[in-house]
Order: sequence, then C-alpha cells, then structure tokens
Amino acid sequence: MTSDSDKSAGTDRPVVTRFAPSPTGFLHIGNARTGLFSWLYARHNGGKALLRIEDTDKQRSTQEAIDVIFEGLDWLGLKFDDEPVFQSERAARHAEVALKLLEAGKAYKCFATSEELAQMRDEQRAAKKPLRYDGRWRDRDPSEAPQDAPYTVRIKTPERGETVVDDAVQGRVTVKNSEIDDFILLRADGSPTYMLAVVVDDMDMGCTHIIRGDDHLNNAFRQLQVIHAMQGIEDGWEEPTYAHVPLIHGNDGAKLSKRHGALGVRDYRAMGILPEALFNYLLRLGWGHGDKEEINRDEAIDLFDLSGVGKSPSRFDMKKLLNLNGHYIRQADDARLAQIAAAQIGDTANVALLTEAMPVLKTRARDMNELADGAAFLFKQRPLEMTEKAAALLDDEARGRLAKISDALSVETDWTTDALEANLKAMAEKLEMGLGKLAQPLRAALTGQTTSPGIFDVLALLGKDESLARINAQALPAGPTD
RNA sequence: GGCCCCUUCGUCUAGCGGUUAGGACGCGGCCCUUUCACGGCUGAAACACGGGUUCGAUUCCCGUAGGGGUCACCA
Repeated sequence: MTSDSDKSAGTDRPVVTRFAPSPTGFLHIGNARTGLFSWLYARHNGGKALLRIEDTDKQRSTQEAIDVIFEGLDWLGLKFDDEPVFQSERAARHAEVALKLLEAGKAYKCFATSEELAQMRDEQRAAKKPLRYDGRWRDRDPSEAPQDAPYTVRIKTPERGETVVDDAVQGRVTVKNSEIDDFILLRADGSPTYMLAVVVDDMDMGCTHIIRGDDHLNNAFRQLQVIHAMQGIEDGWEEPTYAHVPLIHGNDGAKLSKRHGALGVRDYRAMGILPEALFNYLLRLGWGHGDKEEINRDEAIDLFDLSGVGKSPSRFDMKKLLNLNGHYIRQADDARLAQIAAAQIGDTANVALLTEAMPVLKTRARDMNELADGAAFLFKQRPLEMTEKAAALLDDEARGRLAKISDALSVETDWTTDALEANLKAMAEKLEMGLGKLAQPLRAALTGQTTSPGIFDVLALLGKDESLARINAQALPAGPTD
C-alpha cells in the first residue's frame, strides 16, 4: 500500500469514513459515486467505511426507501462496516449537545418567529443585502421574550476572524466569519436541525474523513463552528479532513436531474448495466489515475486516493458507460451472464443452452437487454417470425438454395461448427458462389433476422433437428435449379 | 444579489515551467469477415480570453467571461 500525499487531519488516527444518504426513494447515481469514494478511501487505508441513514425527514423515509439504498449499495458490492446508524434514533443526543452548548454560553435562545424571520429576509432582499440571520436575540435577555414563547436554539458564531477548511479535494478554502450567521441547532419543537445532527453524528461515529458532494462545502464552515464550540466541552471533537467532491452533471452541463433520464442506481441495473461496469465508470468519473481506464475492484482499492479527484464537475456520458459495460460483459463468466439473460427472456429460456451460446453472444452486446435480444432466436417457436429484411432476403432463388442446403446438411453426421463450416464452404465452392449467398438466406431461415452470431455457430447451437426444421420451413420444394 | 468553487479535444481525463499536449469514449477511414459485433491499424479533434511573473507558460499570480454550488425552524 502506498502512502499517498493526501492532506490528513494531522493525527494518525485510523481512517473512518462515512456515507450518509437520505432515503428519497432511490439511490442517486451521484450519491452512489460519493459512497464509492468514501468506501474506497477507507478500504485503501485499511480503515472503516460507515453507513448512516439520514432519515430525519419522516415523510420520505419509508422502510421501502431505505431498502432501496441497501439494495443499490449491495448490488454495487459496497459492504460497509458495523451496523448502519439511523439518524432519527439519535435525536436525544443531538439535543443534548445543543443544550450543553446553551449551558456553556456558546448558543442562545432565539424567540424570533418564522414570520418575523421571513420578513427580515424580505427586507434584506429588498435592500440587496446578504440573506442571513441578523443576531437579534444574540445579546438579548430571554426575559425580554413573551411568557412561554417558543424558541429555537442558535449557535453563537464568532463575529471576527475567518474559518479555514483544508479540503483534500478543493484545497484551502477560507471564509470570513462575518459571512457565517448564527444558525439554528434546535427547532422550536426541540428537534435537531440537519446542521447539528450531521456534526454530532460524524463526531460520535469517530469520522476522520468526510467525503461528500461539494454542495456541502459551505456547510463545512458552519459545521466547523459546532465542532470548535464543543471542543472545550466534550472530548473527541477533532476536526475531520473534508473532501468535497464535485457533482455529476447531465450531458448538457446542468445538475443531474430527472429530465436527464436515469438517476437511480436501480435504473442502470434495469438498463442491463453490470455492477462492475458501473463501479468502474463511476470511479473514473471525476477521478483519474494516469491512462488507466479499466480498473476492477481490487485495483481500485489499491490505487484510490483523494489527490486523484478532480476539482471540476463532470458530465455523465451514457455512451462511455455502455462501452465499458460491453467490456465487462465480454469478461464476465458465461454461466452468470446466462442467468441474468434467462431472467430477462422468461420462461422459454434455457440456461444451459444460453451458457453454451454465451461466447458468441457476448461479443455482440453492450448491455444485458441487448444480449437477451440477441439470444432470442435460440428460443423462437416455429414458424419463425421474420423481420422485414429477413423476409426480403428469402426470394424464390434463395429458397431454392435453402433446399440444397437442407439436402447437404441432412446427411451431415458431424454436427459441429467446424464440420458445418467445411460442409457449407465446399458447397459454396461447388455451386461457384460466395458463401454469403448461402449464409444470408440460411441466417434468415434460422433466426428470422439478418444479423446473428456466426452462421455455423447458430447451426451448432440450434442442433440438427431444429436447424433442418427451420430451413425446410423456408425452403422451396426440390425442383429445377435456378 | 452576497459568499464559495470550477474552466485541457464533443465527453471522461493525463499533464504538476521546456512535451510533436498523451490515453479512453464517441466520430471518419482501412483491415479482418457469411451478417452484426469483437479485435487490429489509422485520421480529424483541446489548453476560454486578457494581462502579468519568467530566458520560457497548458502549468504560477491577477483580472474578464462563462459554468456550478450555496444562502430555511429541508436534508
């Protein structure tokens, strides 16, 4: 294992990363990539990769939505360490931290109502001022509030100075503390906000590296305020190393959204993408290692480092994914592919036959649906349905040739690809015509299509009886030659 | 609008002061060939712009333009 030059937290604590998706009903492809990076970083460094479900939004967080995440991660082969943490179960601890901050004078009660704050923002907007909480309760005494008025707890952030994030991807980013307002920790109903919950969980889980989308970069500066404020209160509040990974955009450069088509990992699976292909594609999107394009799981663990992550957003390119997928299909085990294809073809599929045919099938497909389509001829029932092109190929002349082929093949005793090839080539020579004159009509009769694997393979795969039956169904009764 | 980030072929990227600016996908051509693929060879294709720094900038600095992110009692 190489010791790469990633900026570290300054300690030599063992690496702990976390992936923290919220259950929205699908595992977003962009989140999946972030999860992949987190997982790889931990594996590369022999650390722990933790999973946390951010299920505090009870509306969206159904068990079904949570299962979709597990399923997607599992399919991609990302096994996380320990038991997943459910953020919703930790509300009491989040509140505890907020209360400790309150006690220590690092946070305060804010009695401003939502309406009041909305009005404040309207005024700021009208005055073209930055939108942020103006600290109206920061130095006011709670006794000034109406009796029993509800309040939120806000953190008291420093007014001067600046906060620095030494980001492992973005580099050193500095923000003036005056830009950071006193954000809410605890809502009026006592529930924690995301900004609080994330930090508390990250710290309690012992995360040393926070690898996430760069839409969170600004949040890091806020979350750091909580960490700094807690440092004198509890032990273990060390600053983690942040790594904000640029987002994935659609092919038009805009943020990847529903109108770009497939968003969920599950969608790609349905499109016939192999998990190892998506793994490789996602890895290479936003991360590079020299000229290396094809990188499997083990190599990825060995090579991955944060310094290889680019700083600019990247666009999702389905064509390239498909190309990689084709590559992995060709590499994949025949029996495994046959299983997947059989599931798509349905009851008529024969796994043993599919497995046998796989070597000639898999060079012709970029996704599993294409592969299943290409295998369909194996299981067609007679009389075969002809595509328009195939039907056009079978004129009387061609049908006459089929009759001759039928005669020649019916006496063939060695029904193998090689023997069949020798047989038909000899025949073509005898008839003084190109092999194509024989092969194309034969292909049409055998598959109902104009494209298929090599014709001798098709013959061998179909077997003598079925082959002859399909040929004879299209052949012209023996008669005068053309 | 404030703040923050980004900018090498169409796309993903290599490059980390001196290169014929490399690879991959896609695209064109050729070869292989019974079709379609696979495979092999080959071609076109990029440093956003303007200033500096330097003997020398794709590379370092500053602007401009363009793109993105973020500004909730959402996560």
